[in-house]
Amino acid sequence: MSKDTPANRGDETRNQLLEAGLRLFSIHGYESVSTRQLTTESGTNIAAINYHFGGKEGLYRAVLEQLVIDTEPYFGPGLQKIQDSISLATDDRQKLVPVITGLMNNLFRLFLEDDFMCWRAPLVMREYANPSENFDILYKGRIEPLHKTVTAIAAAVLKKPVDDPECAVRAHAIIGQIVVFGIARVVLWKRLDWDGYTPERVAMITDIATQSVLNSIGLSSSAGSPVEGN
Amino acid sequence: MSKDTPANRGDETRNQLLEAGLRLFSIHGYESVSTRQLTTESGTNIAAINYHFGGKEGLYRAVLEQLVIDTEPYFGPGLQKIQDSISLATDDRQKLVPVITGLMNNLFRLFLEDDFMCWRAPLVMREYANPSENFDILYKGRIEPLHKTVTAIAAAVLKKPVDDPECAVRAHAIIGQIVVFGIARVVLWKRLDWDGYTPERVAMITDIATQSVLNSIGLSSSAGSPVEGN
DNA sequence: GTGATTTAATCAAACGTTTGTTTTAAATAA
DNA sequence: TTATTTAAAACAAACGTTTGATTAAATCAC
Repeated sequence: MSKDTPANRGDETRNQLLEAGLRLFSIHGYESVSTRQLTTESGTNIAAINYHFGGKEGLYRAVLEQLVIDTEPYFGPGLQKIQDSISLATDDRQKLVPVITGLMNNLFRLFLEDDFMCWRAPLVMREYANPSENFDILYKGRIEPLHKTVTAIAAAVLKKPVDDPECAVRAHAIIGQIVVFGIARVVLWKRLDWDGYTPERVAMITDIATQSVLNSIGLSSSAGSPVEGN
Repeated sequence: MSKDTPANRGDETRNQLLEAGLRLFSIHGYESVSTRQLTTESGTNIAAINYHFGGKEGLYRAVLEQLVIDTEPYFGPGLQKIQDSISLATDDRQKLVPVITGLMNNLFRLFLEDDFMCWRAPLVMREYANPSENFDILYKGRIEPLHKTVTAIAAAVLKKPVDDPECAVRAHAIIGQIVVFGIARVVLWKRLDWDGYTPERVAMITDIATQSVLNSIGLSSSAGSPVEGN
């Protein structure tokens, strides 16, 4: 029953197509991937795409849906804990610092480093920047919940109602400070003459970006004053 | 000679192709635009693409090169003025506040509102997020100069050497707070139930994002304290 | 249990269309 | 004329999709 290998042949080719689709769509984008490439690299037959998913777009949609399902453990519980922490920190805004620091650490590790996300993160970034017709799958599944949680953080820190548009805009600016290191990674690599991310570089980025984010909403990192003394 | 209309037939079809290419590539992306679509919407002939640009990719390259040329007046002088201002503000970091505020106002108006940039901005964003083989044209022409200027601002405010990697990372986080409103505009629109940007909404975003950026590097907006009093 | 039947899945081949490019010849300007 | 520029047709290659035969597995009657 609960084996790693699929129950029958059908599920196996289905999963092989989903896996190849995730990787290829992530690297090259939907339009640039051909059905023949998908079947070649997944070791399946050309007709399997239509049989299992009703066509190329059906496969793409299934890839997005599977992504939302598979990433649930990485987001759902964490975001819930943050919402809970906010309720307990109404008196002192500084109590939210570790919450934000923790979120930043998780997101950066997940999006820039984690092997599990190495194809999934770029695909989310791709849809983030150039939404396809199936964008809503990712938006409703992953993006909106994260955005709403960050909005709640901003609202708590700024002491404004969560439905104040400023809070969503603030949240957007915060998220911008995070996703830019994923979306525009090539720009940063060129600027710093890097050939990619390493754990050390991601750690450095995480530290700096966390300071930047905390300061941007008027918080200081738990240690000392904002940015630096002087 | 210096008429608005091109000197001869050749330049006219050339410009028509560049114009249609800019618009179509911007909206749909390189792969999704066909040569027939380009010639139909530009009112030219199929053979003109090969004759004038050597092919579809040559046209795309020419579009990027033309973009860099046409946007020069909007960036070159402004960035130079900022570099000059930095040299004059070594004593007091707060002197850089109006410099940053001015830059933010220009960038937001340009990228979210200006008709001149309505096709150019999305194309830059597209290359920004998913670099093509011709990315270097935009990078060297527009992105790197802007990134270096923002790095210089960060270095001046943080009182660190410009070649300290932290300054480039800080600059990247600052730019992230700006471009996220262009790249991920759809996300913000969905969150706030907007159907697009209006001058009022852009003004609001500009205000909030400018506060966010200033705070992120430890500056306060010229008026009062960071974020709010309390 | 065994053989017959149905269902599900895979396969190679080919479908018609569209892709980017090239060729050919007519039209235009100098 | 002579060199450009345009228009239309034609090119091979690649596209997503469909077909019909075939294989493997599950279901059934007995």
